[in-house]
Amino acid sequence: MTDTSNAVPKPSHHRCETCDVRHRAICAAVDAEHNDRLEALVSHHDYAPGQVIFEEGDSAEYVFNISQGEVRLYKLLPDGRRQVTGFLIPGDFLGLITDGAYAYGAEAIGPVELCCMRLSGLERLLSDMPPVRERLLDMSRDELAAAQEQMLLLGRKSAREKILSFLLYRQRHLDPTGRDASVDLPMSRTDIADYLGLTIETVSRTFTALRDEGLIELPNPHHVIFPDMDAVRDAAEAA
Amino acid sequence: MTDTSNAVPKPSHHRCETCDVRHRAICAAVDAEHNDRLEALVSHHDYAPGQVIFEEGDSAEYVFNISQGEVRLYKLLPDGRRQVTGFLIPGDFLGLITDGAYAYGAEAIGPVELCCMRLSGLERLLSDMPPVRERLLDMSRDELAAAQEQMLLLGRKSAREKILSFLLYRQRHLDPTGRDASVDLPMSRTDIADYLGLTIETVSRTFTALRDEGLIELPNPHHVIFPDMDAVRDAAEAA
DNA sequence: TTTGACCATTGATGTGCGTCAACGCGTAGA
DNA sequence: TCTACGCGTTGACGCACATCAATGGTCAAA
Repeated sequence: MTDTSNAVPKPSHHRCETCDVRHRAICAAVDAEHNDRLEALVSHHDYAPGQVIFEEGDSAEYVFNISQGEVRLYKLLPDGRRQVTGFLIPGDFLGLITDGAYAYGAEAIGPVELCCMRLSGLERLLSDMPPVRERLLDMSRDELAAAQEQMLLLGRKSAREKILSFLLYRQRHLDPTGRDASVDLPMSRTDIADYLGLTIETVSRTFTALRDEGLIELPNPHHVIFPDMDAVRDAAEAA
Repeated sequence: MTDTSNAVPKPSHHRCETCDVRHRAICAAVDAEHNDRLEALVSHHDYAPGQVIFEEGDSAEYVFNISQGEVRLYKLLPDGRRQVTGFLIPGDFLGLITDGAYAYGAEAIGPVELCCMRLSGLERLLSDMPPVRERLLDMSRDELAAAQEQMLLLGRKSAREKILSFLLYRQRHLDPTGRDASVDLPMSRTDIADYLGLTIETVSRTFTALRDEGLIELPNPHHVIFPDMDAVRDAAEAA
């Protein structure tokens, strides 16, 4: 939210077939024999914590896949009020475009590495490899379902329910196996507040209350441990 | 929200090439020579006001396009709280599916006519006519942008701003030419409240306040007239 | 014509969360 | 080492909106 200088991607010698996030990204739809085509189109670029990737309304030349780190998406009102519309993790697609411009702003939360692709390159990919469009459609279907879940949260849940839902969603999302009963929160309290439609004070107070009740442990503000996952799940939907 | 009996589509002799909503629906991507293929796949069905089209979690067999009338989409919490995630108008696509089940519930607001298509039929359409998938991707891109706009509304706007934004959005959406400075509201106050994350009382009071200020006229609860569109636009973003 | 259900409106009152303010901690730079 | 800034936390207080309750209008069924 601070650093304003964004930058142009530079070429790289990335090997797509060994890419960590390939299976989650649109690249999963590119078969082995087209790998070189894919590699010719992409380049990688690093972003510093807080760095702006693009702003809402910027004319869109690139789309991105996240290789490393987390990104926040947000929309702003003229007076500065902000709504964070999502936190993206490695493998997520970045760059929703309406009328040639980005539909939201995007910033690096911590250090971020992006896999960048010119829009023209993506279009070639889509016309040459139809499964990629299918993949993109599947991914936007998931995104849409998540967006509606978030509307339910924003419109109808209490502060306590919002925080609990957020923590549980992250837990499931970051560790689908459900093995690890803890969650990292690399983003600031302000980011969480703007994501859940709350203030930082309410977020902080709610974390404290949940800790005092023994529902969560807070070794530090950016790490949450669940002593009893089931209790948390009950609390999330009960009240 | 009341009538629970939903029904199975029955065949019809609809002519797709003269369909009113064709240009807005996925059908726009089907060229003239494939029209008969399309017609063989679809059937039409009528729904009464309040009738359930499908519920969240129902196993999905059909997808729909709206031919006539308006539809509300919603998600429910276990205790009955409801979030309306969207109002759909003729031409809109209906039937977001995750894991084989509908991701939201859908109900007719007034009398509704749907153009129904078996999921298997849609899949054939997608594989035989690639532009249809492209069309679907474009439509879900727009839907995603709208969803994010709605998150901004739900998370960060006041009751007054919510109502004004809602009215302006409907005005633009229903009459893109902007000629008609009025809006029909076929849905109930409860629907509006559940869409904007408010209560019916707050919705009603806000309408009354806007009327008393002269920003809107309310000949009846389901019709709004804007004496001065610009004043409304100013009020919507100012406060 | 009456009855009753449903819906929108309005008023009185309550409260969850926002606002304002102070403080403590950790880190970076002088 | 000292200072200053960013960030999270905590407390006191206020308000926008929710809740509870009552009224009137409309429409369909009796």
